[in-house]
Amino acid sequence: MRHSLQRDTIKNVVCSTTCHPTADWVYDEVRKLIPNISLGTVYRNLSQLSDNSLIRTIQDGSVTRYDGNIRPHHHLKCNECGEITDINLRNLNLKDKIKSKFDFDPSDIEITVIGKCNKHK
Amino acid sequence: MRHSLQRDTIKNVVCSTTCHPTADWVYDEVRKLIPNISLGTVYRNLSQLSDNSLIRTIQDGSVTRYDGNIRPHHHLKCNECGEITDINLRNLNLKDKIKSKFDFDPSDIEITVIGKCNKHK
DNA sequence: TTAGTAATAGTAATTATTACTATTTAAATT
DNA sequence: AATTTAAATAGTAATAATTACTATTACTAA
Repeated sequence: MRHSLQRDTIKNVVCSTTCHPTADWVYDEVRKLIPNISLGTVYRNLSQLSDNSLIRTIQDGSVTRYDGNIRPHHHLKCNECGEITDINLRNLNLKDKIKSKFDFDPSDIEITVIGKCNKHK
Repeated sequence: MRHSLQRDTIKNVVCSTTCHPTADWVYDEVRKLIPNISLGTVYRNLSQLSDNSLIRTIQDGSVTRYDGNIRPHHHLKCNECGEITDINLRNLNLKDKIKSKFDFDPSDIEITVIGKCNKHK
């Protein structure tokens, strides 16, 4: 993967926000910097960055979002405002539990907590 | 929501399998019983059944699947064969932990364990 | 039994994403 | 520095999943 202004810019945009943007949002932002970038380029690079673990892909219902935080973490999803927040959970030891209990070899665990954030009490 | 043969049949199909089918798979199955059912009807009823908590919707990457098991449970997803398996985890007390730690009111917790099932040792 | 409205079949439209292609560009090699 | 090579790009077309639309049908309640 060699350098390109487009990819660097896309990575910067994703990594400079905690809003877990969609491809379209990234496209709009990047266009402010590279006005004639094409949407296909955005999609291709988001996939590529994700394949190379430089960003993360998360699934928000049927919409795909991207996350610049690549350290292990989980998500809170607020049903009122739609906001997605990164959280760190103390080691739950779930992988070991699952391995022994279900004869399954876990590589990753995704936890999404649905609910209501503190803006809607 | 009043009765219809189409909806009853769709519900039966979803609840008679543990394969977490897509809308298209359900469509193919239901057509064996109601040959001229339309795909729109399948989608509409799957949504409706899900809205009324008679089935569950799960997101498998970008593809939407349906689950006839409406008791609380989580999922194993095998990366080799794609199979999704329901699992029950002992009460992890996550809701309480999250409520106190993150000032967030959880209504539901979705856990997906990605990995390799026992068919691929 | 009829009146009202939910549900349907069939089709068209929409949306997100991917594929294609001719051109450009990074970077390795001379 | 000039040449070469393949990766990357812009722009457009194509695909796939889902939703919207509409005229017709069929529950169900009065």
